[in-house]
Amino acid sequence: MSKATINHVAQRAGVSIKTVSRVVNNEPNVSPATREKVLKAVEELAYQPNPSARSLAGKRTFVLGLLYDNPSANYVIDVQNGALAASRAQGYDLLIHPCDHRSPTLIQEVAELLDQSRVDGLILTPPLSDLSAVLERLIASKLPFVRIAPAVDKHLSPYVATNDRDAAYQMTLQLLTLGHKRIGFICGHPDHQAVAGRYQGYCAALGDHGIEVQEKYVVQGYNSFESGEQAARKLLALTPRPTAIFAANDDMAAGTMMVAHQLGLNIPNDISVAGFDDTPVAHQIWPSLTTVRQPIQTMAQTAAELLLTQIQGKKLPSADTELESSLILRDSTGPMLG
Amino acid sequence: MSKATINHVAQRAGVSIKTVSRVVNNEPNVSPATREKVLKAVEELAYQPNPSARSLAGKRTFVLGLLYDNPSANYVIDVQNGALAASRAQGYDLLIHPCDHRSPTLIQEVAELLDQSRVDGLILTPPLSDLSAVLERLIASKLPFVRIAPAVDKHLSPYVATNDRDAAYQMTLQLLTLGHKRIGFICGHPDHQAVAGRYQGYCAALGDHGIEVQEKYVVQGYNSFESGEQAARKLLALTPRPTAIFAANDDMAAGTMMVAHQLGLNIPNDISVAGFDDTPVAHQIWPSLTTVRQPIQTMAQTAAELLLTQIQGKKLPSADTELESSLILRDSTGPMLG
DNA sequence: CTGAAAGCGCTAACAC
DNA sequence: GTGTTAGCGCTTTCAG
Repeated sequence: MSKATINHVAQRAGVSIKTVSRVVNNEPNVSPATREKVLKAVEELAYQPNPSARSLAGKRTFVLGLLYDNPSANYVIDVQNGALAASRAQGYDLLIHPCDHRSPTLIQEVAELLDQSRVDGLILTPPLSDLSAVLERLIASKLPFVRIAPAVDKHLSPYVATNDRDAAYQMTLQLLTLGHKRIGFICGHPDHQAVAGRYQGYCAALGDHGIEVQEKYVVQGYNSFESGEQAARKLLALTPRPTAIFAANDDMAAGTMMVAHQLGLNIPNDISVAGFDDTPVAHQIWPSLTTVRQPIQTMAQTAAELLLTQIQGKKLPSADTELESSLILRDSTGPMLG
Repeated sequence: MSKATINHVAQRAGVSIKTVSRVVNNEPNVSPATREKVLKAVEELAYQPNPSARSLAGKRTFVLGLLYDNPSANYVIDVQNGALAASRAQGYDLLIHPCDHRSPTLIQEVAELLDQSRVDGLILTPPLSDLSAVLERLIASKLPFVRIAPAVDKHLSPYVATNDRDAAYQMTLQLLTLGHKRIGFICGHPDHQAVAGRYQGYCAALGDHGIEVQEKYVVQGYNSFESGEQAARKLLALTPRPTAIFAANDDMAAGTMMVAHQLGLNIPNDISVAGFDDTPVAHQIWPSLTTVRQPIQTMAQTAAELLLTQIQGKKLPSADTELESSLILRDSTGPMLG
């Protein structure tokens, strides 16, 4: 049905194709009466501009690109859906481009994506938000881009972030309030600088309560369930054992709970466990996991909106965009006993 | 610097642009020597055809569409990655289009997608694979499409499926072999006809062992964790209680385990639990879940390959594509005790 | 085997 | 305010 071209519309409305173009693109300098006529013809013919012709003639493709490394399916889906919500609302499509941030050909891949000139702008998620090689390439290309949760060089592009550090502070505070003094921490993947703030929040809360951060209670993890298991095995073998463990993400927290179960420890009576992200697994494991909920979808949507604003040459909001995470208290944390 | 156009290449190679086009598109009727020259020029200029110009002039967009309803993030990501693997390999991009299969505007949405003519073909996942309104619209549009795991009208399009029924049979058999006689079953969402085969497999296995399917041991679920909890509460309140529960997906199995824990039942000693899908949660819960692994990514990749074959006007393989699922035995199932 | 010409449907300059 | 004229970069006729 969408055989209708701009010519058909022009003919039917009794105007030139340029006028139709103006109306379709919401350009000024069209009399209300003419605009009306054109819109009527558009409606009647169910006219839809041909995207290929549009991007060939103009400079825009009406497509946004989403570049991500695949940390977790839930995360990616949330980001996609957020970005899609904003894109669709403005008639843009979304091209997804999963990649491997450690791949030696990553830059080349990005370059190809740019050279194909299929997208008007790019959204980056962690850890790509912090890869200077990628950032440099993007800046050189002059393609607008927006970063989600960048940890470094925030001035390099517009970005959207959450108060990770503060949320981690609050969670640690919560554990301290429950009476815990020996609180273990499982760090996130070192490539994900975004999660480094979580460690800082943990340290700050302990510090503010006059508790020294002990090295042995801080273990490196790699964001995966398995790395959480390994880290938990180390922590739970310590003497004295920590009475609470705060993992920098839910998967590692779930790994921690698995190990605790295997060791015959009761959660939360013997050991409290807290995570970060509020992935579905958080309320599907037993006992349900205390964690931090991040507004991932909203972040992605905001990021896409920022990108579109930038693409359209409008002025960006001057304030940095920081969204709030919130504590979700469930059954895996409890007061320190004994 | 993909400023290079087909004209630059033609000039540099000393041929006409048509010849360049022929080489780039792997068309016949080019002498090896000429082809060589052109390829050299392409290389030197790092020429990349402009997709917009290509699709405007030709009829192809070099983009595949993926239409899905969002059952589970893991499922969607697997499908996306499989489809992307096949698409990229042939120079195609992938446009994702999540939607709601119950939306009253779904058909309209699909129609718009088609009218925009941005895609050369479409991949459908369950439950969209079985929505006749969508199928009719697609067939009318003549756009090639492929379905993943359709349950009905398999002749309507090429498709990729798994042996769901057989896998469910095997799982039930496994439980029977462990000595279980009262095996509860939690059905999948009725809109997902694809999972109906799982119920059939369950019934067939019981029948083959001379055990009658008792209505009270079969409960309707809706694929969600919460619906699994509800169904499990019903099943575990029965007298005599089932000694094993087979849920048509992992989320519902996880819900079942949650309820069992809450009732103080030991898994697998008091109650065996089995799921279907092998989502990440299956090995992250405690005890780890016995389940069925489906080759989702491979299915999607195969589907995309079928679609590309079709788009390129080649002959499709005559045999239906059916991939094999496999049993994953973990800790949530054990021999019937007492 | 190769090339010249004619668009694909739209936007960007300029006229009017 | 509105229309005219060129292209965007490529594929498709159809000649040679």
